[in-house]
Amino acid sequence: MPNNQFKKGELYSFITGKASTAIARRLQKNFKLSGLDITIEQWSVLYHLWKEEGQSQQQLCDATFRDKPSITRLVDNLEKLKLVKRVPSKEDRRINLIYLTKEAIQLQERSMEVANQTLNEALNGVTNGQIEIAKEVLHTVYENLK
Amino acid sequence: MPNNQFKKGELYSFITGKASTAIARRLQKNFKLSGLDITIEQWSVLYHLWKEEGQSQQQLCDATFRDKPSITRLVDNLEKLKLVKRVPSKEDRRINLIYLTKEAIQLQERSMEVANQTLNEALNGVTNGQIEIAKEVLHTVYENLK
DNA sequence: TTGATGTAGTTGCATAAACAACTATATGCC
DNA sequence: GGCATATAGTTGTTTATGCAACTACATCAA
Repeated sequence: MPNNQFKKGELYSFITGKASTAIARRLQKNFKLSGLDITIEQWSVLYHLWKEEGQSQQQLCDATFRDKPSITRLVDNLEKLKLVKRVPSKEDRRINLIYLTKEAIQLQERSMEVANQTLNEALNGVTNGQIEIAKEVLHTVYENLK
Repeated sequence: MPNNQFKKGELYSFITGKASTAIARRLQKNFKLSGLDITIEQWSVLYHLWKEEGQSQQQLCDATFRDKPSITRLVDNLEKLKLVKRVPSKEDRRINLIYLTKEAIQLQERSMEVANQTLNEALNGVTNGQIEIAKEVLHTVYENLK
């Protein structure tokens, strides 16, 4: 597929990711309306810890597609909020394993509901078939560039 | 379409916009490799000014889907880089009209080439039909939430 | 004409990202 | 064992975002 030439008008919104910005803003707003006092970036870290606790910061980097300084500071802030704890690994003293506090565990259900609801708002009027194709395209883009 | 329920594994990447993050990073990297010393956010403002100079900051807010403080500061930085100039409107003294400098005009061709090339890297292996559907979905999402 | 309301832009503050440089620890090879 | 190299995490700096509060100017209506 060597020649995907884009007309200018089409190029811009693909590159700037207006849709994902819009989703992020709406999710943040919906968190706030639901009384959830976390940022979407913090939520994205918690999301992976809910799936599996005790991951290293490097594993969180890979999972969230962020660099190491970003995860250092997100974990800093999550620690200040008393949502996670750094626990030094006994096998490898370079590694911090990140564990959830009770408060963080309690956030899971409500925040996942808000996230699901936000996605339904976003995809209102889009068919499941279209969603499948969009997901494939976004996945391919990610694989092409990551 | 009231019931687009998502399986958890699918929810995350849609919300976090990993694909658009990947595109943004690659574009920034490609700018740098081509010796273009601007951020993608600055580029996104210039993009709209290349289409039409002399827009107000508010028009740039609408065009780039950013809030007013973001545009204020992007224009600040573009002015420091001597790529744009604020010109007070004569009809409405609240308004700044933003004009390009010669240097900015010269950036257009090269940067648009880099952007097009980046998008081709991103969409390698994706058919035009899939791209059309993905664009529709992203556009609907944007319209649903903006 | 003046007073209320709306709009354009700026500033302050907290959070986050990208990149480079750094420390500490682990690993692999001689 | 000891040195080179790789890996995990931190810190500093610049740029950008989101929100709230603010100033200046415009508009509309009594």
